[in-house]
Amino acid sequence: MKITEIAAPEFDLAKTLDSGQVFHWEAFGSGFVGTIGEQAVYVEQRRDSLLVTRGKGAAVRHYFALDHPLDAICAAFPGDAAMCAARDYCRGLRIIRQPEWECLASFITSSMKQVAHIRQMSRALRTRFGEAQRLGGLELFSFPSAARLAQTTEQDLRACGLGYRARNLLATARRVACGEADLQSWRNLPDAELRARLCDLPGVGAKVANCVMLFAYERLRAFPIDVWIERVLKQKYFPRARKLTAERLRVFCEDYFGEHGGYAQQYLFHHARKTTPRRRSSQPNRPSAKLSGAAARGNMA
DNA sequence: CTCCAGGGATGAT
DNA sequence: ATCATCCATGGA
Repeated sequence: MKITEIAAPEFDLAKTLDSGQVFHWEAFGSGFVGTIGEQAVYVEQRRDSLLVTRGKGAAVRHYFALDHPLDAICAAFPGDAAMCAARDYCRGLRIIRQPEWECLASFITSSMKQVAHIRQMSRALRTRFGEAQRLGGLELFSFPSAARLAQTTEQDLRACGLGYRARNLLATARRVACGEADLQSWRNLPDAELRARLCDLPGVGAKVANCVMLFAYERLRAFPIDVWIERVLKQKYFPRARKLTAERLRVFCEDYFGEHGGYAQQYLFHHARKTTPRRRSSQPNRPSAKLSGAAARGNMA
């Protein structure tokens, strides 16, 4: 495969792809393979540059937002301890520019799912309903269009592991496919109006809407609050707070993190997710539950 | 086996 | 306006 090299200062490809904002890139050789829209691409990190499939340099540069002034953005973060630790840990992580529909659909499937499983659902949707794109000897699949998914059935989508999310994804795909929801034209709307339109779609609430605003519409103020971020906020910014409503948290984040809140949020999220130790079997309620493994497995008479 | 995951919609206070 | 419950599925 023919390769070209593009400048990419202040960029960490692996961190960006592992930060839970996009779900289909896979490690390949010394780099990663994935699709940007309908284009299959190979990307490999060098020191301050990227090796990229020839002809895809411009698409890669735009997709990974290599034009974002990352130094200035990070310098504008609040100076508290949690934020500084996240900023140090996440150096080079960028908020990328995803296609609207692909991002919206992916986050509709994300509800109450771990990143690993969101990736699995994305792969199933792509291989079953996406279009094959050649990359050297590889065959990658682009994310299926709304029109394509609108032709499927709820059972088709459940077969991709979507569970109860299948209904919402199908309903939203239909709205987008028929033009009732024109994702592209929404680019011109102010934040509040865009958020309202997104939240009107089945399976889209405040959190998913903010993810789509941040990862697809480049609204860098958008501050998605998921279970991880909520824990971080409560521990680091509101230790000992009795009743902390979601609305109060939302207002705090909007004001405290400000213009590039989305970047701050993504850094706090990635830092927490990657440094919080997985619940080892510490000590809690595990008294004598395993006294009879056979009975617990239903092996009694 | 149990716990929990980048939540949202719905119905009860 | 807040609060509780249910929703499917699979990784850890």
